[in-house]
Amino acid sequence: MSVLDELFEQALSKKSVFRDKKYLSVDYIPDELPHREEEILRLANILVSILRDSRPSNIFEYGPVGTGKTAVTKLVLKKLSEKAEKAGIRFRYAYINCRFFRTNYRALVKVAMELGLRIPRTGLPVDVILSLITRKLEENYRFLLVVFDEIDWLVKYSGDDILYQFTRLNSELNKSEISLIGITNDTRFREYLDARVLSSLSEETVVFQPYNQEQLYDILLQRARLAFREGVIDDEAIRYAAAIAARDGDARRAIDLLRVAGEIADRSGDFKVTVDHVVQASEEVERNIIREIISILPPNQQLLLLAIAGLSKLSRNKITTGKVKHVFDWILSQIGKQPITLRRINDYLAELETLGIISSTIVSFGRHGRTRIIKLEIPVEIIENILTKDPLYSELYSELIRTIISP
DNA sequence: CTTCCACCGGAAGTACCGGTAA
DNA sequence: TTACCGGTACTTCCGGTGGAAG
Repeated sequence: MSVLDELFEQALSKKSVFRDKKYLSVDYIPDELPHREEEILRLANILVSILRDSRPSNIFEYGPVGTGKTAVTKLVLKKLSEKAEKAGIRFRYAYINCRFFRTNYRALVKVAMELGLRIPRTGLPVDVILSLITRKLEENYRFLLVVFDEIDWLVKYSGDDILYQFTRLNSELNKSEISLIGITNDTRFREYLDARVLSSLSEETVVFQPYNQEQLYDILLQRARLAFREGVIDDEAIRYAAAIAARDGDARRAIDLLRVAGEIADRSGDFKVTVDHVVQASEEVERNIIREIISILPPNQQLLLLAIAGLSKLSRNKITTGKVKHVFDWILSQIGKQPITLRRINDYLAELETLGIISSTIVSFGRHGRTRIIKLEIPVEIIENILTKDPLYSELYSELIRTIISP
């Protein structure tokens, strides 16, 4: 039997600690969301006007990561559209995660697709799509609700044009009406918005607070009962996972932790999930997040990160933009590429900073100019570990360590 | 007090790509 | 086929700017 066969056979025959892992996945939304009853009611109270044939207010939802904004919204909308359908109200909603649809055009196409229109991913002018949407609306629907999740990504990339268009659209529609929901965890989001858009978007505001430890425990208990087989998970382990995630009140992290702990238990052939597994899981989850972020970076940004890693390894002086540019250009020349302008490198650095990989402060050295001092927020070893998996990067990196002397 | 360094970061422009419609 | 559309990735241009040196 081959190694592969053996692995698969083992998976089939071996008892897993899981009954059904899907209850611990990000996509699963339970019918009951513990400790979000208030928010659910708030939202439902606003949206219920659809059932009374009147347009609900636009809603702005704000709260940190993993506080249930998306789950609450999806849950309420699901129930609402069930009721609306039974009552014969022609209501439709479009859910857009702006992290993945971050240009005006793509967001618009997503709305069109949710309305059942078949639209090419590119090639058409914006106003054509807008008029297709309005026609479809007028013909088929009384209410449209557009949910812009992680709306800050859309606005930062493409401005608030599309939001403005949507808020204005109502005056052009006769038989249909549109409402918007904007969801964000960015505290400073309001600053990016045009005043008109901001005021119309936040007709109603719902704020989500982080979960505390007991609340997280309740959430995990609910999920664990569904996802794990009877008696395989220690209460202790659940409490521990809740405690870790309570540091930032993030329920998504808590649920991830439990799932990974279960996977680790399975892998090591244990029949129970213990605190120990959760401890291991918390390290693994952390590593995976970093690995995921770095590995999907565009090649140029990976190379830039390599340059920063090299610099932080061998110079005890502060890392400045100028030095980074110097080393980065060297790397590019090694692989036969043209140097890249400082302006663009600044953009790279800004992106790495928003991802939390680096941090920086602008410092003035008087006569010696003003520059950014860059600091890695992740241990160099981890970055080396991830990037030097690629033989090309590995070779470049050791060459870099050997040859570059701080300028 | 003025200078001037070494950048910062907004705005606009260029080049190329994959796509549509006629 | 051609004219046009929007996305992506980058460049060019350029008006700032904190604070030690002069």
